[in-house]
Amino acid sequence: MIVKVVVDVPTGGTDRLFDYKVPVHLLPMIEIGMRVIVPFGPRKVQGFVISTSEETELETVKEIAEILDVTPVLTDELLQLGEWLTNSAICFKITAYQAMLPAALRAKYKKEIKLVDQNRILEIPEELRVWFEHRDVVDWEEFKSNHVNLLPLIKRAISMGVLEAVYVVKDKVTYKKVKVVEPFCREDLSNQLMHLGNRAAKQKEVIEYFIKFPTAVPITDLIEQAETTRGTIKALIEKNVLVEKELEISRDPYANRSFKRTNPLPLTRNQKKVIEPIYHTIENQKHETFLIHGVTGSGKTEIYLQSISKVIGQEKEAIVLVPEISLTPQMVQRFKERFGSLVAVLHSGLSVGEKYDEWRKIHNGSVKVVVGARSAVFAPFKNIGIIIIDEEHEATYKQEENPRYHARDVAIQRASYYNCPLILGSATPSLETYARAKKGVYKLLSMLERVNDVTLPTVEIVDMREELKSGNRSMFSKLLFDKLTDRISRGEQSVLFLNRRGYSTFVMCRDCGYVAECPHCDISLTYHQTSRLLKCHYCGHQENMPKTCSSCNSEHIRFFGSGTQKVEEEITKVLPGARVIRMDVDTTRKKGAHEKLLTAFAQGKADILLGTQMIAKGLDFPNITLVGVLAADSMLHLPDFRASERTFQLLTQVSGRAGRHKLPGEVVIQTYTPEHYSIDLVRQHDYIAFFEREMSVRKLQNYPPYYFITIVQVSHPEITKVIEVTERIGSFLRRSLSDKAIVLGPVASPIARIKDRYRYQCMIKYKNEPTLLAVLKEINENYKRETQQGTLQISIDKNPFVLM
DNA sequence: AGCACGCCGACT
DNA sequence: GTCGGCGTGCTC
Repeated sequence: MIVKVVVDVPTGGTDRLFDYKVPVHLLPMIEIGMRVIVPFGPRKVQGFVISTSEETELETVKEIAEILDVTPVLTDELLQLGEWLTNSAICFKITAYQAMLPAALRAKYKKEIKLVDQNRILEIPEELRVWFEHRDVVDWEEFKSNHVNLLPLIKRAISMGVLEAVYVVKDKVTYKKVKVVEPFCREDLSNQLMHLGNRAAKQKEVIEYFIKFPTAVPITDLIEQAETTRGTIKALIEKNVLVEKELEISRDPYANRSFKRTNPLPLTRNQKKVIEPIYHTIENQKHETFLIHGVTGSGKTEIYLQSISKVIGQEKEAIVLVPEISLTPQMVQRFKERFGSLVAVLHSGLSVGEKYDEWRKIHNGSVKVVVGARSAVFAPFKNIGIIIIDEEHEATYKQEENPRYHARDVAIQRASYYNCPLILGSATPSLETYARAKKGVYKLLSMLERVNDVTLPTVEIVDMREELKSGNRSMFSKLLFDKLTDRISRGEQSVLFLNRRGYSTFVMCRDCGYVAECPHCDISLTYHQTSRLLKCHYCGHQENMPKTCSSCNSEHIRFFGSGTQKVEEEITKVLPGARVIRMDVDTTRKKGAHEKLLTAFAQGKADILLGTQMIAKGLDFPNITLVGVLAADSMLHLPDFRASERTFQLLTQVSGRAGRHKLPGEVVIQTYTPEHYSIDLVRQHDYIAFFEREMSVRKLQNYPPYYFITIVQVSHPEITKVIEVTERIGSFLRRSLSDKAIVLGPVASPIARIKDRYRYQCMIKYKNEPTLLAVLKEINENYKRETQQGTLQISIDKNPFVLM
């Protein structure tokens, strides 16, 4: 039998199927969708079996070396999905398949140099002998880094046949093991009990425990449950009453937490109206995409939960995507509470091993629901009954590296394969999605009231220019300051939002206007107070804060703009005694830090929660009655056509944190452009008006949803090279596409240099361009040689989300 | 990716 | 005349 294999070599030249014979002893095991190890050129690589065949056109075909899986890791559906992904994201096949699997299933490669025969050690050059005196295998990387000059000698020894290059493919998979004990013979336990002497009271207790629970139990649990000690257990093992074994277990990241089970809540009339059509498609096994446009606090989650219950009742599975779980622990909690151990959780905070274990639970069918971030859309279920994408508009659903897919598109693909509903939920849908819903491509379901008649918070907008005029130079307006003071005295909590981490946004010389910039990127450096360093948020470069201006030597070098660190400092100055929790990338880097900070806030250990983007989502604390946005325009003026949309979405979302329960909420938004519609319409809670307004802007500028866009970005350490290549690509695009397509550029990317690489781009705006895929593939093909060498990079992004 | 093959310049 | 630079092409 012949198998066709995609090999783990992500280049243009190898982006196809290779034929391999299956040796007789592997014939009974091999299946489509399994990982295999195959010889490829001089080495061995991992690959995926895509299809089988009885014959091959080739004369010489090698045999597969090993099968890595017992059951296929990719189902037929996922293999098909991978093919679709290859085209829609313009990536290599291998890249598409690997994106679907947890990192633990990706192979690791190692090259070793082996001494063929210890007796022939004298045949290798003298300088090399020390390495092989006490061992016959040497790690190539280790050797190479120590002795560059000896490489030719190694080569010669290999060609002489004394040494041999060995390529090892290692499966990264690790299973967590735990030591367990179980009775040697269950039936014999009571017999053993009688034979023990009276002095062995402790041992008797353990045996009695096993009579009650005669299954294997981890030693640590046994000590706790039977109130015994290691010594006692050991004695019983020596007497052959118990046996010790190693058992493979799943690492359960939520193991130490218990979840109180909840029952479905009674639905409000509006919720019933919304869930009705969803139930309908579930019952009729129809594919349909729904957009639930529901204001914050309107009870979308309960809709999700009850739809999933229905699906589980049909013996089917559910995928729930959330923007970033570590940011929304409350969401996970609600799923765990409702479905208990039927839920697997996949998010970036888990270790490689933990992710793999969660993946395995999905793969072997022991869970029915997965709640996860973007990549969970590839969960290897075999009978999906519903897919839900919460906060549908979030940028995290778009992967910004290859394969550059949008989870929403993948979800549509999978849901239509399984004839099941896809639900998109958001208080502020992306324009693309809402436009499709209005056109009837998606079915629109609206929930424009909060449950239990909780009113939406009142939003007040403060013009910071007026504040300045009236002599207030602090970062808090009078209104916000008064309200903050008021909350503290009443014992209620506030949330302060600022979209900038660090201390100051930039450092400038007051005499000459010099701004400290990253030497590797075209971006200004941010001062971090705690470390007293200037940091680049793009490449991680850091340097000491200069005492004098490096351009004119003046001492008048100052901080401008405020980051979260500076706000924190300011609060302690103007509101002494206020307890503040700051949440940004810098305070939440450590594992579990997120939850810790949020728990502390929930327990009332702080009056003010100050943070960046990450506090905008999912927080639901009854005691928050005030939300303050310090600088609403910070994202408004970014060079991105979605800047207004993002501002509106973010402000609406942050506002939604206030007054979600009994206490009414208030929001104060500080801005320098109060008249801008994306700020003003937040005050009125009017998404529809915002949609109409923004749509007219997009129409005028030929942007999505009226046009699709694709960006071809070129980067290289030399600016002349970048410009030259981008120009050639630009004219090629103009030449190849229809005259209805608009090709813009080449222009420098908004951040023209990152990590010492210059970046230029062309933007294509189009409505219907059937040849686009072929044209883009041709670009890749043309520059294959140079991109493979690594100096030139061409990235093609269909439907980019962040234009930076 | 990794490696072999092969064609030009600077050495014994 | 040979050694070795890295451009080019191939891997079932």
